[in-house]
Amino acid sequence: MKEKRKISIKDISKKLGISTTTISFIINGKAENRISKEVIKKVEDYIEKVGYKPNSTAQTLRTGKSKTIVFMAEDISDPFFSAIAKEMEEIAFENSYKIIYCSTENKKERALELLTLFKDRQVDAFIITPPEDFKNEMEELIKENKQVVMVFDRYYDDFEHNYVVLDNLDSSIRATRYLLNNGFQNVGFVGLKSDISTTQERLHGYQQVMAENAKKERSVLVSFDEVKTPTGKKKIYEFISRNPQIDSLLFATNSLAITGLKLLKEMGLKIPEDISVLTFDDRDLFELYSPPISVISQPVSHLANELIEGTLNLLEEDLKPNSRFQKVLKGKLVERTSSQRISENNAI
Amino acid sequence: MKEKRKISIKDISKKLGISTTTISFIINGKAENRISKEVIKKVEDYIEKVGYKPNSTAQTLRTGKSKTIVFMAEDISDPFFSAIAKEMEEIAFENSYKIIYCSTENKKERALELLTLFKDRQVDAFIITPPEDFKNEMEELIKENKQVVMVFDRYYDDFEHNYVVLDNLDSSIRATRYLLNNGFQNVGFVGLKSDISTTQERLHGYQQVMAENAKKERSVLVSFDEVKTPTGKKKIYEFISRNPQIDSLLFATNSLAITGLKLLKEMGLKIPEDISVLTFDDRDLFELYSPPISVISQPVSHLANELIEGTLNLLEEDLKPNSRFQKVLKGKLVERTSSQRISENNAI
DNA sequence: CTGAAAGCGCTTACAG
DNA sequence: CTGAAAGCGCTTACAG
Repeated sequence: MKEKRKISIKDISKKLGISTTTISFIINGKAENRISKEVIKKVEDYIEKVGYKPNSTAQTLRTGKSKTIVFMAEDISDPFFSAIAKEMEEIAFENSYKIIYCSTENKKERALELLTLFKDRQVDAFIITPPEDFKNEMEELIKENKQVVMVFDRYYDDFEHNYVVLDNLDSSIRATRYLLNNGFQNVGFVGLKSDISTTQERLHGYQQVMAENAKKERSVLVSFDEVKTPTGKKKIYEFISRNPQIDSLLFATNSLAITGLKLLKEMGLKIPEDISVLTFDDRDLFELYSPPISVISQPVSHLANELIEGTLNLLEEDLKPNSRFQKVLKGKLVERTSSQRISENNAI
Repeated sequence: MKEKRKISIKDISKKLGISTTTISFIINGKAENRISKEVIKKVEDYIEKVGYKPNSTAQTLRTGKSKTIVFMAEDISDPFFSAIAKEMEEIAFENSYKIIYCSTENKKERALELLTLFKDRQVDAFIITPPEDFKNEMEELIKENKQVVMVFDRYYDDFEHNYVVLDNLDSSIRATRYLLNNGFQNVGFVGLKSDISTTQERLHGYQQVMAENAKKERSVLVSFDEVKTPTGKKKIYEFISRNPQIDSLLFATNSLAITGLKLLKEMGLKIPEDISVLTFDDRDLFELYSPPISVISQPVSHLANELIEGTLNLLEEDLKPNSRFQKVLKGKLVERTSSQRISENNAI
């Protein structure tokens, strides 16, 4: 078991008196109908015995394929993205791919830096959650067609590309209808100030349903960097104060909801008696909250599987750069107490 | 900007009529006192102009250094580990190192698989959270001395190695004393059934303080795989039922606390009136919970910085394999409502 | 101060 | 069915 120096294909060649060409063919499964069974057996047995593993760096240098995928998430410490990352990791390893993670923080400059860093480092594929205002860069990257590029969590209308996303429009429509059906008359929307498709669709779904039902639309948009800050909280506070009619709040992201929940608590508003709450993206916090918070949950496993398997497939196909992989998955409405209608005379 | 094929050092050599040797020296900052200023300037200008970046795979093959660090976490989707990962990532990138993450799930077999996978792939350093019963493997890995090995979140007494950990004994002692000082007479401990130092110290700190104060020690140990299951919850339930005197619970991990919190809610026990609660490891959930849960929080940023900077330093030193990097950081007790003594006649 | 050449460990077109 | 040889893009001991 203890190896002085790593054994190489040349060592095997010398030891067995078989050319490196032949050995390489056998290792790479290209021996069929080319190499005699005896030789194959001999080589395989020896490899097995000494536990030889090809040097992947040399393979990369020679073939240009690194078996590496970069997952550029919005924020790898966000529970949603880290759950996705973990599921992908396992399948990638099974297929002998490595994944390198990084976070854009939803910042264009950071995403650009990261892209530059990895473009020069023989990476086979990118799975990217592009930040705000990054369309041109994405389009260029995809046009270059040097690596497989998979876009996650958002997508673009203007050009062809691979993507895996939630059906955010549909989810938002269902969420809003559900609140209306529960008897809430004045649903307010707390969203992100962003041109990303995800955010846009969540807003539009809400607007569409409100319009259909001849209800007044009321929304506040907070910028990404403000969500977890006092400024963000203040914006939501002012929104609620300005619109005292609001009896229900639809949050577009779980971070917004957390800020919102803190605020409602501070304001002494009771959920769902004074104001009902529904948010996108489940977290264990929401189930344990008092009262438990209703959510639209994303199918994390399914998303992760589509992402990594789609990427792996595109990597295999290799020569058909035009094949497109586009998946739109449905969200799941999880009803909990926070969005329930409490009858007026239900007090203790 | 648009490159047909990647430019190589040989291309530059031809173009400029300067040998690849000289160019390589210049690129690697080994030109000082060797190469004339004019040549250096000429090469640097040209590199700047064409945006040449050395092929890192070739460098790795030649030098044996890959500028890659593997972070083998217990579970990369756990908020604690993903927060650590994110902070390390940034510093690593700044130093042109890549990080590959993976999760052991606290399973020996999985850790072994992962180790085998990466040992054969020219990785410069491992940052590892070793699972249960993995001491021999860790000792062997460290003895081999092929890569820098940094142990995180736990450590071993029996052999020398680099590590970064929380002072779990001290934290547990302070936590238990704090509960006792708050007037809770019968503190129970909910821990993990594990031989990992972290778990052991948390238990021992509790036991030590209880003994010092001539209090009866009462604890239940749940195995890692059971924590999030009904079996785990049942174990805690039986523990509480068997020990009705318990007026305070110290949880050894945040997962245990979450299971415990669900249980206490189901049992209709009021926190802190019926039973007070304190747990290791903060999560945003705990602050928002009703009532807010007191915690011993780990200094995540500090831990991450020590980890990555320690690793990077060891990587630089390179030739002094015996230098040891050992950091033990203090936890912070964050008092919130869940551990407060409520005076008997405080009811509304 | 500078360069020719070997070699890291593979893969693959080519020849037989 | 099998092998000699070139080459991926670097770095570095050696020579001058």
